[in-house]
Amino acid sequence: MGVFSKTCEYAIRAVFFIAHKTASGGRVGIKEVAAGIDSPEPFLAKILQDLSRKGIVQSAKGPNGGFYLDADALKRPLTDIVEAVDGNALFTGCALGLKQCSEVKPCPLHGQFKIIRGEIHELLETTKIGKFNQELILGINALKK
Amino acid sequence: MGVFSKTCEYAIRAVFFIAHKTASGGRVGIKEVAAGIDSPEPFLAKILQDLSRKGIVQSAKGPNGGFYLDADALKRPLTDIVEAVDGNALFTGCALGLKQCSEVKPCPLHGQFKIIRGEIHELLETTKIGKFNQELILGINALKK
DNA sequence: CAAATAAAAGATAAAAAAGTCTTTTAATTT
DNA sequence: AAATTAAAAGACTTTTTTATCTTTTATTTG
Ligand code: FES
Ligand code: FES
Repeated sequence: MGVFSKTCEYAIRAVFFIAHKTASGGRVGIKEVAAGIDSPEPFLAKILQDLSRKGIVQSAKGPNGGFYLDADALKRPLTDIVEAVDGNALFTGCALGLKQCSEVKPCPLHGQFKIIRGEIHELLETTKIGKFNQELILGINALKK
Repeated sequence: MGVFSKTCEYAIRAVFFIAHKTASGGRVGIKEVAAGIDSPEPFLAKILQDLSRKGIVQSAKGPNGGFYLDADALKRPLTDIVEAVDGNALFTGCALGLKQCSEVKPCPLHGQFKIIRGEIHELLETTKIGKFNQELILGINALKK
């Protein structure tokens, strides 16, 4: 089990892919995105529809349609994607699944876990969607295999 | 979605519970463990059977039977439980679900994520099963609600 | 405006995770 | 040895996650 759900992994990879593919304008179709991040196309379609409804990615129908990101979207942090897909359990939930993470009657791991949980949040909050466009274009980073 | 599966959350809480309940000898039955960590009893039974087969907890049948931990078990790190239940994806897997986490063609989050992943591993490796017995007896830490 | 294109929406399907129930096996006590 | 106790094992159900397929809607282009 990873930190994110499979849906969320696809979502982040797809958004990174769309970001770097449309950095200089244009749109990218679902087929190309699915191939680019090695994900099942119909499943990814569902995910992107959801992200589109929530305003995290932009989309256009018809010829030359596809997905893209506006300037604002590129500046959004990854937390926006994660919260949209997986909710905020990762940032606020108890490591051991207690109904309520609290300082008052904490689980044994609370003290140490909240630090790490905070670092995950910090990483996702400071990392903006457009951050890796250059690395992706240069092929330094990968989104599949 | 949390860091651990629900099964793993129950497993860790149950082992902590058994550890502190049997710290001065004796055994504790599945009913009491389930009540003590607020988990569905038959599901927990499955989990403990599995941990018992893998030697992480000890068990005895018959009257006065139940689960307990020997001295060695108390010194084992939490990683043993997590690996037994969830495998090692959390410690070695890619944050974005790439088939292979590697330095050669890493995903965009690799550099930062591997640090956090390492901290999680460090926390679970340095935390021994018997570590919180005292806190649990004193009621400073909780395993339910 | 007709044809073509591409995403949106909706209805299913398959697989995995979580949870339940029943029967069996092993140990203890009388 | 018989009765009792408690975990082990196995079969089964439900829920959630992951994935697929079909139809509809919107947009563009000729
Ligand atoms: S109570 Fe468990 S992490 Fe806070
Ligand atoms: S490649 Fe993604 S975390 Fe290492």
